[in-house]
Amino acid sequence: MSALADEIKQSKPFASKEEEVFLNIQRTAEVLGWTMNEILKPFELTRGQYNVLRILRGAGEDGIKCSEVSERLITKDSDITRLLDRLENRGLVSRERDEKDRRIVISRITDQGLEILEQLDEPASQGIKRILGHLGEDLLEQLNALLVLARANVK
Amino acid sequence: MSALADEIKQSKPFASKEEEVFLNIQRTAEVLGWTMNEILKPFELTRGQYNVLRILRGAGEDGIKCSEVSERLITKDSDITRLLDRLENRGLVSRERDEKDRRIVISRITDQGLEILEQLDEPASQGIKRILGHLGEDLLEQLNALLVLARANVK
DNA sequence: TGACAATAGTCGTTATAACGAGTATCTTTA
DNA sequence: TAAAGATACTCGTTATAACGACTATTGTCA
Repeated sequence: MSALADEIKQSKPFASKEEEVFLNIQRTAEVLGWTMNEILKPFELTRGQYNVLRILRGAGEDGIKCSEVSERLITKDSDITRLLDRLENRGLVSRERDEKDRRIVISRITDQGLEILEQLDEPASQGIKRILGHLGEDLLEQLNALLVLARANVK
Repeated sequence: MSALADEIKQSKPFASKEEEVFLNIQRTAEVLGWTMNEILKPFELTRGQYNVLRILRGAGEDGIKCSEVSERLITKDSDITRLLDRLENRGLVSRERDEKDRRIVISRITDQGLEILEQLDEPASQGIKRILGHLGEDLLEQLNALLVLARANVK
């Protein structure tokens, strides 16, 4: 029995190797995500919120449009609106309407938001290295290449 | 710039190769998941519901405990309870208390549930082959091995 | 310019994910 | 056998994901 089949207690073999890979990717993403959840928990941030804060930090003083955030995260605008709502309520993000195009809302990370991210930089980096570091440079590179290839037929 | 960095419009290089792989896995799982969502949409099933139905089909006449379902899917019991509620309301699952141990609730897939799964077997199988088939036997095998290795340090 | 489309964001809804509290039913043990 | 603990599930809550409807603003073009 394959390692994955054993892990999910599936005695029946997979219908195809493709299906095994598919389930394997889902499972791996889920399991690795837990580690990040653990790291974020003390800061009361979800993974989505953390990702948005990092995007806002990258955008700097200029801030960024709501729609651009959702574009980078591949999520709906509507979800980003509400995610930003919560970050704004916690004082980690500020928002204001663009003067030139009043449809646009510009979001910026606040000093308080930057502070949290700075506190997270090391633990996050270390945590990820702790769970994936054992693969080593070569296998990480192989895995990256295969994953990019794996979704080449989708997006 | 790497393919992933380009995809998420991240000009800043990744802090580490581990981090790139981590984000890459999350992204790939998400993108591949969309395909399955599309296949399930006409049947008004979520991926979680589909997975549970397949587990119930695998369990056969004997049915299966709620806690065993959550064990296989690695989710909380509480979430499975509510997921089963909805499947039961739609007539795809039946539930009854175990006579011997009245704490236990046994769930079984109904004929109607089996019917839906049968209608889905081909499209699901074909859909996954369509998005991952281009990798070929060898790369699929490599990817499987690397993914199992990738989460070896976590669970 | 005035109708119409496109863009940017908000709000509503259902189902999940993750956390935790609570209830009923066995099991163990003093 | 009564009390304590373990087990199996249910219910409550907040934040997401995915869908869609809606408002406000800007752009296009006949």
